[in-house]
Amino acid sequence: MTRAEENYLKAIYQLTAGMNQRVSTTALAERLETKPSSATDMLQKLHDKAMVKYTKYKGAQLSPEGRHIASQIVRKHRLWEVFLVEKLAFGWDQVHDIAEQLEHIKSPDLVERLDAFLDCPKVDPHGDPIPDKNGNIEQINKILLCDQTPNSRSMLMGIKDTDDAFLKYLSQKNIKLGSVITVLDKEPFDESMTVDIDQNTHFISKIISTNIYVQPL
Amino acid sequence: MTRAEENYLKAIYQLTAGMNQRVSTTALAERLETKPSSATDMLQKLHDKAMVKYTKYKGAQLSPEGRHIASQIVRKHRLWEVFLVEKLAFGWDQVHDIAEQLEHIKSPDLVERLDAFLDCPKVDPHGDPIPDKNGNIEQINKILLCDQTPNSRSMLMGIKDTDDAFLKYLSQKNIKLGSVITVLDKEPFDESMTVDIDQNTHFISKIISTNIYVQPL
DNA sequence: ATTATTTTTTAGATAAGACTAAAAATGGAA
DNA sequence: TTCCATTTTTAGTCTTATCTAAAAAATAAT
Ligand SMILES: [Mn+2]
Ligand SMILES: [Mn+2]
Ligand SMILES: [Mn+2]
Ligand SMILES: [Mn+2]
Repeated sequence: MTRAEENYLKAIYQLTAGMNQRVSTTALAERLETKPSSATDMLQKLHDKAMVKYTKYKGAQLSPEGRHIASQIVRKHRLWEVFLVEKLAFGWDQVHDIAEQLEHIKSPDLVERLDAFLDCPKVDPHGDPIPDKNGNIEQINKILLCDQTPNSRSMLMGIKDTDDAFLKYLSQKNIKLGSVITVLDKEPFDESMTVDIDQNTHFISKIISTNIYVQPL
Repeated sequence: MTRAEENYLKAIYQLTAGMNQRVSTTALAERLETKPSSATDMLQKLHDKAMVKYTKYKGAQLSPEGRHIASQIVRKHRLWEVFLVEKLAFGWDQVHDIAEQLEHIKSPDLVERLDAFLDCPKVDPHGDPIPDKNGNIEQINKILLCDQTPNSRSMLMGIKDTDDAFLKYLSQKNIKLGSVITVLDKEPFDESMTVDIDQNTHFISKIISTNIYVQPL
């Protein structure tokens, strides 16, 4: 698998959230910031390699083999993110681009040793689950903060839009994985919220609360 | 810098042992297991990028910029080797190929954090010095074991030929960096040695003793 | 059912990096 | 100096991964 091939497999995997749906050429090209014609080329190649099932004009879906490879790229990406944050003290807004490179390092042994070194983490620094070596994911039950009602208490379990600026915004306000959130008030008009997060009061717009996953306590 | 460009710069750097000598196209091609014609192409490109001074038919030498970049690739390679051995418990015969990939990860911040995480090591698992961020190397005074005389005591400081099989041979006999070696006897005929290494007696051929660096005690 | 619009594929071009085969330069021997 | 063997470069081809522009298919709108 070349680096480009791996990136395509991962993109299909992420676009379908690990499910076995089909992905259109355009969607794939957009995600990879490339052109649809390039995606078509690659899908044909991946089809020949039996990594995807590709039907002209109908998009592509991962084969079992392709899905497994994709899951292992995601596994590596997230394990490396844990390493960078836990061991090298990077902020959660600084690790994505580096993990984007590290995920392509080839050595099955390395992945398993890294996993052990990190005490087999189940989620990455953004709360995203880490697939195991068979590609299985332990799904945790999480909902969006915007769907919480006043007086509810919940714990921050993940970030939906892991844009660097958003992550930086959160950590600057000391909001992090595990933070305990109590919804104090919800404005019906614009669905903005007043919330208590770890004993601090914050005013949160709808766009913020739509990008935070929580687990009700 | 592409991966290929970095590999060429590193190869020139290593072939001249960090000195500023010229390297021939053939020597370079051999080191990189490629063809001289490919090396010529790359040298012309690196010359255009001012990374080497290349004169047709006369070989190439690193520019200050090229030498600095090369030193940082070597720095990364050796830091990652330390990480793999010290933190992930790899054997010293298992890390080269993985470091060969990791050395191309681009993130200045990462290198410095990794260095700190490892307590700023000065040598890699094979005893080779790690350049600092300016490319400076702390030279340690080491000689070959084959040049030691009977009754001398010395400490193992490095391996010359870091071939995997040789490394495995050594660790299997529990010979490692820091081992204390006393030369008991030296056979004039084939220059083989009887040595005591960490309280164990070993018979060592000339080819072995020529590939072990020691520091007299 | 025809058009029109959007999506997708093909055709052809480009750049990096490697290769083979052939030409040119170099350095040593006669 | 002249010839020869070796080294090095050039010329042309190949693969991977991209792009643009044009053709074809699918979808949506009359
Ligand atoms: Mn990421
Ligand atoms: Mn992540
Ligand atoms: Mn190495
Ligand atoms: Mn080494």
